[in-house]
Amino acid sequence: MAGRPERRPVCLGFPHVPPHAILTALLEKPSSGLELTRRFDRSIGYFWPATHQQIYRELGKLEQAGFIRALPSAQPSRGQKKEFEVLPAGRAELTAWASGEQDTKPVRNALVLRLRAAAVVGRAGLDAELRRHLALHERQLAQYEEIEERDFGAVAGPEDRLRRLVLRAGVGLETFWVQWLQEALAEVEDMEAGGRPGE
Amino acid sequence: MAGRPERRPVCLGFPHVPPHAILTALLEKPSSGLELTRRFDRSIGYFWPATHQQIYRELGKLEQAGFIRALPSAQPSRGQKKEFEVLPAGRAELTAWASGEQDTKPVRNALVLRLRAAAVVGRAGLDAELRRHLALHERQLAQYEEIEERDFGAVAGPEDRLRRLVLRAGVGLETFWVQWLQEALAEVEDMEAGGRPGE
DNA sequence: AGGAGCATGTAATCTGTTACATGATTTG
DNA sequence: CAAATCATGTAACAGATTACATGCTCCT
Repeated sequence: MAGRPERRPVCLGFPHVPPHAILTALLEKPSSGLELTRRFDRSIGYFWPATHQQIYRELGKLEQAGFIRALPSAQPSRGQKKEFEVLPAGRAELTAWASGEQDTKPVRNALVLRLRAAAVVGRAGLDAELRRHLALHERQLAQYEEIEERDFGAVAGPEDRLRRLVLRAGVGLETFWVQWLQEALAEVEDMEAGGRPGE
Repeated sequence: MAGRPERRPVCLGFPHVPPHAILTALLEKPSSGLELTRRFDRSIGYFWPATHQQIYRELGKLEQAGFIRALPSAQPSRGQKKEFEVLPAGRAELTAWASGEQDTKPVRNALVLRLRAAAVVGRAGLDAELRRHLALHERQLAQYEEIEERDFGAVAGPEDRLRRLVLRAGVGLETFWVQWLQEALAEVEDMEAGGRPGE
């Protein structure tokens, strides 16, 4: 009966994550959109990937909200590089966000789903797909370990220790997947060889 | 110059994942929308969560595509239970999907991001948040292990072996997070205690 | 001058989420 | 019968992805 209640605009507090990833990156170093994109492809992007389209969109919102501003040096023309820096309000926003709770986004993994599908419609090509993923994760793991060796040889201040923890998460995750894929491959190959009863 | 080329409708091949998760679940056992929702909350949903709204939407699309149909027994009235079963075309679609490659969705993890933010705006409340996540992952791990013990005591046919591999992935993932969080907590506590130079 | 590539940006679409709406069934 | 609950759905929106469009710079 009562008319639909007003729908509050959620944009004020920035409850979602991407803008905070960008604020963090900009506090580490003022950058343009493409520079951010490239830095996301390395470090931060391993745990929160973003394309340049997303980044430009968020930069626009952050600028409009007064959290960042374009460095005066850069012209605002189309193909011109435009660098941003964080304003005090932006730092405050990031601090507020970091003082709250971060919910874990549910995992979505199509390969695992395919295993379940294979239990119903058959395992054709399953071993090849497992091997493909194994190679991918081994490559990613090698890349993480190379970064760790290069950037974190000797432990330094708290900032670096925290950043190293992030990298350790990447190493641990990839290590897990490599192990699990090897286990899965062995199991599937054993099935193909007619290992146990049941088929 | 040249007018925009026709945009192909992507709906024919169902290139995305959710419908295939539903087809798998329906092949295991014909179900209604809410039953599917509950089964997703257990098993499959651990690696591809879906709310009942998503499931109803996908059920509608799958029915329209001729991949599933409502069991004739059920009335098509509003609050009435409506059970679906997979048609041959649906099984073929799932088989085709399972014979292809499954891309890994990029991980999105806000907690790790927060660690990086903490390196820039300070670590206030970080240990509490780490502890909170540790408790969550410990609980999830315990739940997985309980399921494993209950449902997979003795190994049976290939179907169960595959499903067990899925569960092993869950166990391994949670185990990793528990370990990493413990490592991170120790590191952060050491920093608070003024462990090393740099602050 | 012309072309390659850099840099910023727009448009359309799809997936997932949140909030709400409505019909049926059970239970006090 | 009224309230609680089960079950199916609708609407609106936010986040992410893909494809495309446009301006600038540098190099030959």
